[in-house]
Amino acid sequence: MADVTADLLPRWRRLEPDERREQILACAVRLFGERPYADVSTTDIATAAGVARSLINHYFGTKRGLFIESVRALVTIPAVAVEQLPEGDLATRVDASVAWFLDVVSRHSRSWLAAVDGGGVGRDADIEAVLSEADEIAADSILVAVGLDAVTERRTELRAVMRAYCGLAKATAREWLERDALDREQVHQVLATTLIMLVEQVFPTLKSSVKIN
Amino acid sequence: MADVTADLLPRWRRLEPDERREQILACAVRLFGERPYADVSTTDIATAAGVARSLINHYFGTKRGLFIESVRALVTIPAVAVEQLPEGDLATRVDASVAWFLDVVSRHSRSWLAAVDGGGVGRDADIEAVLSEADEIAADSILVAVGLDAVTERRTELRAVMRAYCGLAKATAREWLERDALDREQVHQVLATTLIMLVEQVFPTLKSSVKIN
DNA sequence: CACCCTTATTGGCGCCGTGTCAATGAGGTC
DNA sequence: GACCTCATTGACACGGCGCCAATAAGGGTG
Repeated sequence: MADVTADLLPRWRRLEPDERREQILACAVRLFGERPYADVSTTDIATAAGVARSLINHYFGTKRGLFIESVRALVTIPAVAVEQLPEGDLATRVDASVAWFLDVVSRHSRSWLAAVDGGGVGRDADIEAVLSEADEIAADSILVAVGLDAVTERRTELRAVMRAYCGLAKATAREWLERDALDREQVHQVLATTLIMLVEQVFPTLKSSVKIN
Repeated sequence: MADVTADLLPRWRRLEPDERREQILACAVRLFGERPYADVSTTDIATAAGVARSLINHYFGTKRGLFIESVRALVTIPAVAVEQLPEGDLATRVDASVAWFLDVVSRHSRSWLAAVDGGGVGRDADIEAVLSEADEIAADSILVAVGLDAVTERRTELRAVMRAYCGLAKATAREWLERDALDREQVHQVLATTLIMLVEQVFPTLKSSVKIN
C-alpha cells in the first residue's frame, strides 16, 4: 500500500546556501581524512551528506575545489589563536605556542595528517597554494609568538626559516600521532628547543643573502 | 602509393623487459615532475615512451604502481652515498652530508620537489610507505653520518628525531629551490646548525618515553 | 635458410567517475 | 491560495583506466 504521507512531507529539505555548503564541507573533511583522495568519490560525499552528487559541483565547482576547501579549513591557523598568547619571556611564549599547536593537531589528528601533506598523490598547484598560504600564516604567527614580528630587516629570510620550521613541526607531530615513536612531551621538547635555537643562534648569524641575478 | 619498406622494417622494436621497463619509468619520472599526477594520463606516458598504453599496465600493473616506482627512484638515498663520507669530527661530517644532500636535490630539483610531497593530492597508503621507507633510510644514513649509528639505547626515539629532521630538510630545501627565499649557503647553515644542535643538545636531554599502554 | 615458438606488444572492449544542463519542487511572499 | 525564486535533482556525454585476446618480433632449432 502506498505511503499516505508521501505528498505531505517534502522529499528533501531546502537549506540556506551557507548552511548546505558547510554541511557538505564537513562530510568531505571527514571522508578525506579517512581515505585517500582518489578513493573518495563525489558520490560517496554526496551520499554522506544526503544530497545529489551534482550539488557538490554546484557549490564547489569541482571535486578538487571541494578538496581544497577541506584542506584549507584544517591547516589554517585562526587569528584568534595568536591573540591569546601569554605575556612573558621567549621560553614561556614558545612553550605556549607549541602546546597550542599540539593541542590542535591531536584533536583532529587523522584529518589533519591527511591534510598537511596535501593528500599524497597528485601534486597540484592549487593545493600547493593553500598549504603555502597556511605556512605563510603559520610563519607570521610564530614570528608574533617569539616576538620577532617587529623586525623588518631581512624579513624574507626570517619568514623562510619559519616556514621551514613548520616542516619540522609537521614531521615531528607525525612521529607522535602517526608512528607513535615519540610521545607528546618529547615532541614538545624537540620543537621548543629547536625554535629557541633558531631564533637565538641561527638567525642572528645567518649570512645575508647575496643575490646573483 | 603504399610504402615499399612496409614489409621490410618492423613496426616496433622488441626490447628486453628490464630495458623497456626502465625506458617507461624514465618517461614517467619526467612527466610526473612536470605536471600533477592527475594531469598526467597513462596515454601521455605511453605516447612519450612510444608504446601502447596497455604496456604500462603490463609492466607496472596500475598507474599508481608506476607512480610509486617513479617516486621511489627519486627519494631513496643510495647506499654508496654514506660510504663516501669523510672522516673527521661531527661538524665536518655534518657539513659533508648536508652538502651532498643539497647537491642531489638541486640536480633533479623539479622532479624531486614533486616526489617528496608525494605528488600533492591523493594521500595514498602505498605512497606513504615509499616516502616512509625513504625517510627511514635517510634517518639511518644521518645516524651514520653523525656517528650515532652504534647507539642502541633509545634507538626508536633517536630515529624518530632524525626522521623529523628530514621534514626540516625538505622544507628548507623547498625554501631555496621553489621559493628562492633562501640561498644555498643559508640553507646549509640552518640544516647543519640544527642537526648539530639536535645531536648535542636535544637528544642527550630528551626525556625517556613513558609508555602508557 | 626456412620454420617454429616464445613472449613482448598491440588494439579494442567495458566500466566507473566526473562535469554539465535543463527540469523540478521546496518554501517564502504578496 | 497563487506565484516566483532558486536550491536541488536526474540524466547525459566525455574521458581515463584496467583487462583480455590477438598479433608479430626475433631468437632458437633443424
